[in-house]
Order: sequence, then structure tokens, then C-alpha cells
Amino acid sequence: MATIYEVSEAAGVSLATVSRVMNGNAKVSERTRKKVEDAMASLGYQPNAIAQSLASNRTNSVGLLVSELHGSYFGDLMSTVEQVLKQNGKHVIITAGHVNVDREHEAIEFLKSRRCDALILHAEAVSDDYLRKLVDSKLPVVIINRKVDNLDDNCFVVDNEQGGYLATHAAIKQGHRNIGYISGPLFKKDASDRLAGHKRALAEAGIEFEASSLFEGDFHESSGQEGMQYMQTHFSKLTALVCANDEMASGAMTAAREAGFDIPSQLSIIGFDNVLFSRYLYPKLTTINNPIHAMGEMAAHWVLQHVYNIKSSMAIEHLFVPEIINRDTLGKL
Amino acid sequence: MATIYEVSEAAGVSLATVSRVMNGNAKVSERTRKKVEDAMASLGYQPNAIAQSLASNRTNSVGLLVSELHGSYFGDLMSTVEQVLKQNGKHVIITAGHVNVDREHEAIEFLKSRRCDALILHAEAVSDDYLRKLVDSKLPVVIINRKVDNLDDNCFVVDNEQGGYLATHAAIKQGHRNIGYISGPLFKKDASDRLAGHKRALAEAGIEFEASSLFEGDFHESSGQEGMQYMQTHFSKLTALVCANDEMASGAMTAAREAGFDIPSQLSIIGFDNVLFSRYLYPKLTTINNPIHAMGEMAAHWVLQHVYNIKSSMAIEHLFVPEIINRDTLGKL
DNA sequence: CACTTAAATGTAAGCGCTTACAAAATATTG
DNA sequence: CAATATTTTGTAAGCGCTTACATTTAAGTG
Repeated sequence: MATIYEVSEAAGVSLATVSRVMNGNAKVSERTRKKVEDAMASLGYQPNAIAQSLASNRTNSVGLLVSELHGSYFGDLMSTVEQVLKQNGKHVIITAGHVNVDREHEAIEFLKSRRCDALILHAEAVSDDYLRKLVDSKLPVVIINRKVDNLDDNCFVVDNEQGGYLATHAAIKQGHRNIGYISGPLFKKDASDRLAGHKRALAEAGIEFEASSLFEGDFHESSGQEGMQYMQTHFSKLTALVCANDEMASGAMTAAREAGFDIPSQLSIIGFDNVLFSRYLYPKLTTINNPIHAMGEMAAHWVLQHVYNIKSSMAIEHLFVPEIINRDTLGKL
Repeated sequence: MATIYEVSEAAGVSLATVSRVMNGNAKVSERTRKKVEDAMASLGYQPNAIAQSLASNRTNSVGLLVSELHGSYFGDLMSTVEQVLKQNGKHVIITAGHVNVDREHEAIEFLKSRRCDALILHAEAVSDDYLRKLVDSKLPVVIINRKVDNLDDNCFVVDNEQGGYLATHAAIKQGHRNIGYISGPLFKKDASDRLAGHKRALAEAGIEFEASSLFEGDFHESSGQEGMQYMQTHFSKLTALVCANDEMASGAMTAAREAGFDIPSQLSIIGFDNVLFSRYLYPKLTTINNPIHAMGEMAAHWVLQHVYNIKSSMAIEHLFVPEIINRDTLGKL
């Protein structure tokens, strides 16, 4: 693999000049530029990004932490972030934290050791304090889907409470009053916010919240099935079931069908996230749109503006509003 | 950010000694090791991976190229590869090629410039010649889901032809003779192989392949819907529909239902890949298992063995056999 | 205890680049 | 055309590590 030294020799110029034509930041005469470019081409020269980074203290790569590498939600997020950044010549290094303190920690350390120019984090397990320290350390950080006190400028969140409210409110508007709720793990802020919204909608309609109407799942499909089974034995009067994400809603639908319910005539189901596959479920899932795409885009633009000084016309917004997507799983009572 | 120099000073030893305790490859007395470790801890020292890589010519990271960052298939693949590699202290740098020659090219160049120790490629657009050159360049490369002549040692593939055969064969065994087929883009080897298998099954059963029974999709959900619509106007006698992947099968199911077909009593559908969500479709999709998980695992182990000399008990296999997963969308005629 | 052998540590030369700063070449001006 | 300003190029010092080799220290031996 050719080095800059060989190029400089072949072109009959100094290292510095080669570096200059590579980076295009200093003036080089047309004639020498040509010589250098020819030499590069004929040697098949490819700059060593590692060496460049070490010397320039700039890696042109931003670290992205997600909880999992699979699943629609994270797929959308990764895809969006990568697209925006790549369009601007920046690269993304993706790691997974698996919703585990140690692993998130380790993943972030990895990204830091890799000297990413900035970090985009969907961190669920790590503490607020840790994140505050991270931001204080001068490393540009943006936090997705989590609001950390005193870090408003770095956080991009959807209004989960409002989303939870919308879901349950929609069910109530269709006449439902016995509404089951399958939540995510309640130690997670987004899960508890959504539940809070659910309760607000109930309260507003004068419906008392019953403890037995709640099943705490883990955001995965299988816990949706378990949740539905739970409902049948502990809250069998339900006519509508609100789920804190689409995956669990899908699981619940499967279980409901196995139990002989017709959806939505005998049981209404509402999801959350509006993940890609939700429209392909049968019946098509009524859900709350979680603007992941918009948030990912925004996070990427924030980095471009703050770290690379690349301006875009996009105004930075930190709070995203959810909205209901009416499809076929919510019926009139 | 503390450097190795500051650590050596704080511990009262030389740079080399600090490096030695970091890497644990040379002997260091217990006493000095302790001194160094204490110094590291109190300084919050974190090695600069960039500098390490430059000096050692080893990045401990392997590049992974996928076609897209979203979608179940790639999610599974990324997840598996990352898991195996991370367990062994190696890191994954993921890039997307978007099934486009230039972008795959660029993505691979990026990984090379990042000095990955090895590459795991799910490259669909780039030429065989390009891949052969890449392998010749001494960069360890493994190729997933694509068989390149003279590169057998580097390729891990599922027998797509056999998979296509199995799908159609299963339909025939249930009495179907008018079988529609929604393929992937036929310039892709896997798509054309699957179709070839379909044709072989037909031939074996003495059924003539009709051109109008074929719709060429793009492996995305929406083209499954389009394919189903096509069938209704151009091949309406179909009683079974074989789809070259699960996403298109899902799209086809949606369209079929909208057109009033009951599945499987009026129309049988078979997918391909056995992607996670296929079991959550309603009815649950009968499909061909594509052992992505096993292939990803194998690819990762190949790298561990060949590049990092980490032996595992796993024997390296290059050809994976597909099998049918019987669920609820294939019915007797 | 002097002498050999092994273990622990230090010295210094890179790895392939970037970038102040200095030097040389070219252009401008009265 | 000499003197000065300007542009273009070269020189060399790092960036933070690893590692071959040299040196020092400790352990073993008769």
C-alpha cells in the first residue's frame, strides 16, 4: 500500500505538497497539483485514515450507539443517521449497547477511544450523571429519545407522555372504558412517560385506573403475547388494549387471535412507534407515530452544524410531537 | 485526555513499560504493574485506539458491509456478527452499500482506509473481478450470500436454488399446479438462483413454466403488493404464490387480503428467508429458512481463526442448506 | 562471592500523516 | 530592474502509541 512518501517521490514534490492537494485547503499551483494527482492515480494511492486522524485529531466519523442492531426502530434510526452524514462526507461507527449499563458504557468508551468527532446516543441504561459528565468533557454528544436535565440542548425526544395520552384517548373516543395496557420496562423513562399519558387520558374521562389492567412487558414481541395472556386471566373485561410499542402490539395480536378474538370487532389494539412493519400487520395496526426518522435526521444535522460547521437550512427542534395513525385495529365499541 | 506519557511519568516508569502492562504481552513485575495501573486509574487514562492502530498496524476492528441498515435480514446479520466478534474483543465497523456499485465501492474503500483487519461483505452490486482483486490484495475478506468463482474459501452461501426448489415443491405436494412467482431483481444471483429452483420443481412435476406467472419485484414489501396485483390481472388462475423473500410475501398477503382472498383457503403463499417477523404475520408465514444467523456466525468465526488466530471448536462450512418452515399460509388444494 | 543466565525495564526509531514556520519562486511596483 | 509583496513549496516537529534492541536488575550456580 503506497504511502504519501512514495507519492511525493513519484511526483517530485514534498510530503507537504501532497498533503495539500489531498486536503485541498492550501493553494497549490495547477501544474504541481496535476503532477501529484497523476502520481496518486498511478500508484493507486489511498490515504491512511488512521494516520490522518492521528495527525489532524479529526476522524470525520461520528459514533452512533443504539440498543440493538436489529429491529425496525433502530434500523430506521441507523439508516437515517447514516444517510445524512454520508451525504456530507462523514462516516458512522455503529455500536450496540443492549440496554445494559456495562455494555453501553463499554460501547461509548469504544467510540471515544476511536476518537469519534461526535457521538449520537440512544442510551437507555447509563445514568443521567454519566451523560452529563460526558457532555461536560467537551465531546459533542446528542442524545436521542431521552431527556436529561440540564442537557436540553443535546436531547431530541418525542413527547412520550402525549403519545400515551393520544393512544388511550383515541380508544376512549371510540367508547372503550375497559382498557388494558401493556407497558415497556417501567424503569425506562419513555415507557413510564407513555404510561403516564395513558393514565392522564383515563383520568380525564373519569375512568379509574385499575392496577390489574397493567402488564409490564419488555418491548419485545413475545412479551406482547404474554401480556395478552395475562389480560385474559386478570383483566378479562377489556375491550381495548394499548401497547407501548408496535412489537408488543404485534405479539398481543397473535395471542388474541389464538384466543379466538376478532380484531377489532371483539378487541381493539393500539400500538406505538409506527414502525415500518406495522402497516403490514393484519389487520393494519392503529398506532402512534414516533418520528424516529425526523429525530435521526435532526441529530445528524445538529452534528453537522455544531461539529463540522456545515450549515443546513434545517432549524433545530428538540421536542417532537407524536400523532395517531388511524388504521384498522381500533374499532367502535 | 491523558496520554501514555503522562501515565509513565505518574508511575515513574518508561513509556514502554506502560505499553507493556496495557497489552499484557510482555512480562512486567507485579510491583510495577500495580504502579502503572494505579496511575492509569487515577488519571482516567484511556488509550488512543487511533495511535495504537497506527503503531501496531492492527485495528482490532473488522468491516462489515451490508446492503441496508434496516430490514430484518440485515438486522439479524449485523447483530450476529457483532455479537460473536465483540465476545472476542473485536469491533465491527458497519457500512451500507445500498446495492449500488459506486456506493459499495466507496463503502469498501472506506473500510480499507480505516485499516480494518478483515472485511465481511454482503456485496451485491460490485463485480466478481473486483472481489477477486480484493482478496488477492491480501486483505482477509469473507463474502456472504454470494458465490464467486475461485473464491470458494471466502464465500458463505445458502443453497438458493435448492431453497427455491423446496418452496415450489412444497406447494406442488399440496396439489397446487398454478403457481405464481414473485422474484427478486433477476440480476442478483440469489434471486435468479431461487427462480431456477422454482423452475426445476415445476419441471420435475411436469408443469410447464408460464412467463405470465412471473413478476420481478425488488425484494421490498411494496413490490409484493404490486406482484399480487399483477397476478390478478395476468395470472389469475393461481392458487399458490411463491415469493422470493418474506418481505414481498408480506406485501402480497396484504394485497391478497384486500382483494378478498382468504389465506390459505383461497390462496397459498410461501416466503423465503424466515425472517424474524414472518412468524408474527397473520396467518403465520410458511417460508424457507435462510440460515443468516449461522452464516453470520460462521463468517465471524472465520475471521477470528484466520486473522486473529483465535480458534474455536466451530468447523468452517461454506454451503448452508435451506429448509422449509411449515406454518399457516400453505394449504391443500 | 564472582560469574553466568534470565527477567525486567529503558531508549529510541518509527507508523503515515498534518501543519507551523522557513525558504524559494514568482508577481508587482515605482 | 532592484525592491517589496505575494504565492508556492519545502523542512521538520509532532500526533500517541508499539517494539526491536540495549541496558540494568535480579536470580541461580558451583
